[in-house]
Amino acid sequence: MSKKYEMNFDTFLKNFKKHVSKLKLKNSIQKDYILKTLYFSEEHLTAEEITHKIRENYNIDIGIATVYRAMKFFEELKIVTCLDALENAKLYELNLSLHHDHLICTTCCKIIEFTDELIEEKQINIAKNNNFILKNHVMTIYGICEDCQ
Amino acid sequence: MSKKYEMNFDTFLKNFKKHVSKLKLKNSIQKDYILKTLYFSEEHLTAEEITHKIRENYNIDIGIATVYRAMKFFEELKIVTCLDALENAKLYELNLSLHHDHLICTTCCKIIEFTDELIEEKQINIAKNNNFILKNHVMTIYGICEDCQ
DNA sequence: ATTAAAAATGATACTAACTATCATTAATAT
DNA sequence: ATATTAATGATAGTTAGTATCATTTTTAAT
Repeated sequence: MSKKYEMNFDTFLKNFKKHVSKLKLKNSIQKDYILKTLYFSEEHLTAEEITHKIRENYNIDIGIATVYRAMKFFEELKIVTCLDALENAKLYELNLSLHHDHLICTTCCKIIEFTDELIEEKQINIAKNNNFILKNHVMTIYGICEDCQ
Repeated sequence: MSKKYEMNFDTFLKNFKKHVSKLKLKNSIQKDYILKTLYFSEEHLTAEEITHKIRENYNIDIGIATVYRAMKFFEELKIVTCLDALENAKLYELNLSLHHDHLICTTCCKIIEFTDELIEEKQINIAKNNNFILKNHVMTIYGICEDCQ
């Protein structure tokens, strides 16, 4: 997962909370810690992993239901993306940088991110041609990575 | 779901079963009916829907575990594709025609299929650039369809 | 055709991801 | 400070999908 965001976490969080307030939605310290955990994670995380990391790293007693609720909340605000990987559980990632897609190894489940300007353009055209108001897209390529061949 | 395959069902089934035999894998009448159900369905189906359709339409007492097992079997043989739609359950579809991708309405869950030569090419390049042996790809565009706007 | 080996089937128990519920607590507006 | 509103945590509930196992089918060999 390509880290190194342009914005440091405190600035991002401050801005995001202001955004939430403007929408008359509620902030909470639990949401703060979920974002913090996603921000500093090197990997895509499941809801359960997020829960455990917050309990361990920040000693906050957060319930898993709260995490699932927050993920929906964040997804609606487009700040989090849900990735249907090969495992049972959904993976979540922060959405600070540009849109990107995924290349997944069907053997070791390694995930590589990529961006492609042409695919970005294409989806806009396809949505337009079908009279859809575009919301977002998911492109995932499956294959066998170098190490697993 | 764009029906009207080039091949009629009996021909397709005969060919497919020959293919299975050659691979030293086993056929069964249950698998035949699953393929028949997918072939003649106008929509993408869940495992449960497939089970019920076979019981009702053909009066065959098929278990849902068999359907799930068969779907994995068919997926490995690339004759069936699994689609992660917005609902809880996975949707399955027959793979007789060219590869296509999906445009899904987030309001009414309508699914429109599309093909794009450029996207097909792009995924080959991306896999190659990352030293992946390409297996397949999924591209899904989410938006709001004309009727729901 | 018979038979033997191997694997698929159906019934069902099980797992686990995710959701619903509800009493309590926290966040925001006045 | 207080009232309103909604989020939280605990937990029970739901359900898609899997594992198990006795039985039946399929396939290959004779």
